[in-house]
Amino acid sequence: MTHPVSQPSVRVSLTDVARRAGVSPATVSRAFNRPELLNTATLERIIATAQTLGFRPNRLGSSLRSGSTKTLGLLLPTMANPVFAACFEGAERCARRAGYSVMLTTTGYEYAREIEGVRELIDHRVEGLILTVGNPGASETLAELAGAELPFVLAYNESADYPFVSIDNATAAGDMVEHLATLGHRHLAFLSGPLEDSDRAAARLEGVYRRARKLSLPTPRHVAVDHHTAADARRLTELMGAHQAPDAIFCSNDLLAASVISTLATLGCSVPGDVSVAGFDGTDFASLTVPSIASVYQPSREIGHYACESLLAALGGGVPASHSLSHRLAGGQSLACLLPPSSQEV
Amino acid sequence: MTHPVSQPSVRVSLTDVARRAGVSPATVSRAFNRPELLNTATLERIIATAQTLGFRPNRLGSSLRSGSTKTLGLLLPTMANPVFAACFEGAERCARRAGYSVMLTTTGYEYAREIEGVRELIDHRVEGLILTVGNPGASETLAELAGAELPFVLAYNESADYPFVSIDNATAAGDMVEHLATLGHRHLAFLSGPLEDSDRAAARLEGVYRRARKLSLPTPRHVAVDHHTAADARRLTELMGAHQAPDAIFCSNDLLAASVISTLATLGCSVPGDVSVAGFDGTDFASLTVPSIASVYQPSREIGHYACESLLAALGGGVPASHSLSHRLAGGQSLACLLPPSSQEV
DNA sequence: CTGAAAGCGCTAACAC
DNA sequence: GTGTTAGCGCTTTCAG
Repeated sequence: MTHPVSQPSVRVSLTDVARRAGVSPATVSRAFNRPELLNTATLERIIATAQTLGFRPNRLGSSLRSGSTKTLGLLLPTMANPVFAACFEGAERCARRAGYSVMLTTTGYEYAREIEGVRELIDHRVEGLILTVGNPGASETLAELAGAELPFVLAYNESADYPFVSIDNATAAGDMVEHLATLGHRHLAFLSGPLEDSDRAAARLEGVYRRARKLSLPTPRHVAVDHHTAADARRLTELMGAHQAPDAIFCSNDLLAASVISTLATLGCSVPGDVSVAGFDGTDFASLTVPSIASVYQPSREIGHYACESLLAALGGGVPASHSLSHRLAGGQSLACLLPPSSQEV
Repeated sequence: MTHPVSQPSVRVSLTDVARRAGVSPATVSRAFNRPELLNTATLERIIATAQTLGFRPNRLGSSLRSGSTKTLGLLLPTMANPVFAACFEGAERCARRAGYSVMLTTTGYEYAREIEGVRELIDHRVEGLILTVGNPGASETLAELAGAELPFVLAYNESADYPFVSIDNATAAGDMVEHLATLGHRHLAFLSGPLEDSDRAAARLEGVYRRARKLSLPTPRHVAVDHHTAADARRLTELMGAHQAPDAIFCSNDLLAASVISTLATLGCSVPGDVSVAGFDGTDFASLTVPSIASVYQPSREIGHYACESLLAALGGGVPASHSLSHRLAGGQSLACLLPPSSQEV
């Protein structure tokens, strides 16, 4: 495998290498940062010495002096949602390829942790930030960031004021509504967590209303539950027992949809037999459940990737570019077709 | 390189605050780190000035001088597996509470990235490391770490040589075998990714063999597929078409189990009607699928939490403590009961 | 091509 | 209680 790469048990500094190699610290520094400036022989001697001593440059010293940490900050709601996990992986890969490290912080959808997290990332002197906030319009964090001249890109959030990478949530949700309508559903319910925690959910709901109106469907019913990713048996019972029970429940994310399906089962309500259920995100696991969950796919990995790319491009100065990525409907067996075999019969 | 002077002028340093408050830099430093040493009036004046100027201590300077970064490193295979995502969240929460930041790196189960990642974390001067490696016995990374006197704890990996936090994988897998046997299954197959990438899968397989032997079951068949979390239709066809098809397929993780169930469906094979399928990890989504997946629950969040706690405790010096956490069977409808009604007395 | 000197922002000794 | 003095490890002029 690799070579007897000595043990860096004692912290070896650049100066140690310099002394041992009989050159000045500056030369050792150049050996690692601008090797082309050095005499080949000197360079090789230094590299060899460094190797023997097990020297690894201390990034703290380097960053402090040069003013560059080569580190990006990433602030996301939670890794428990595969959507954000994928986003992280997309961003991490992109960053690493460009020689950047990533510092990740999660907020658990809490505004306080959002602020705290960003401050900490700033303290670590990250050179740029990728973040998903509850509501970009209401977040002072963003204003602060903008003021601090620290480049940042929103991921998932759509914003009129700040650069972002996301899909068009309203249209995407509208497309699902239209699909449901095409299958004969008329009475829709949209289920989400607290809207104030997630502008995505709010945008999707807006898209649901708009498209329903456009298609002359009855106004969809909105149900907000406490948790973004867990159904609430009581609320579901209520919903299904209403005078006009919905024939489709559109959930603001796949985790919620899965939870709904399973909760409905305990209520003796089968999907899609008794009611259709749709999700949002198009996560892998949604297609693996039985019934598989019809959903709106959004390219999370790409969102992370483009956010990072856009950020990196802006590091030289300037504002990161926004990207609007495209969504698509992801089929699934959680939807019933309510149209008669040949709709002419009706 | 050709840049105007208009740098982040917003950057306020401790010295600026000192000047503005009419005290020495040391006093400002004390105001933030040992406030109890200061005269209340001075302290308040400094805090106020800092506030006005928008001062935030630069951790690079502080870390460089004090030798402490207050940062922990976390190296995990992938965030796409909810198991590791949960572990991350457990560790992050614990670290943050203790005033530590976390730097996360993923390896994608690749040994090269494992080495590279650890080196980078070291370069960032993390004070300790939590990591999941392919095989602790074969990883020089760990020897290097031990040599570097950098405290670390393995998560998920069991090891005779290094501190770790995990469940007893062999016993856990054995327990599932016993459960399957109790339900009347005799012909088992164990499905996993490449064993050399994951000592967990290897330990589980070992446990399967051992318990099967103990229970006098026919020797289980082992099938290794290329990817840790995706089934392979060809291999499954082969397996199910064998002279003696298994009556239960035990998968080394839940993602794989879900993938198997869904792939089997496309092959016209129903679960648990035609064959039982079990998973491992006891992830949330396994209980949300239909059929829900019987699995072996392991407390991932706690693994992250205890690994972090153990690491923090060892930061003063000494070796982190190992923890063996307990697993439990998680029921699910993916298992058939093959016993005739009369003999169901167990 | 290489070296000397001067800090980046902060804190730990040591004074007073 | 507070100031002074030295650097932590590194890079960056500026000489030569």
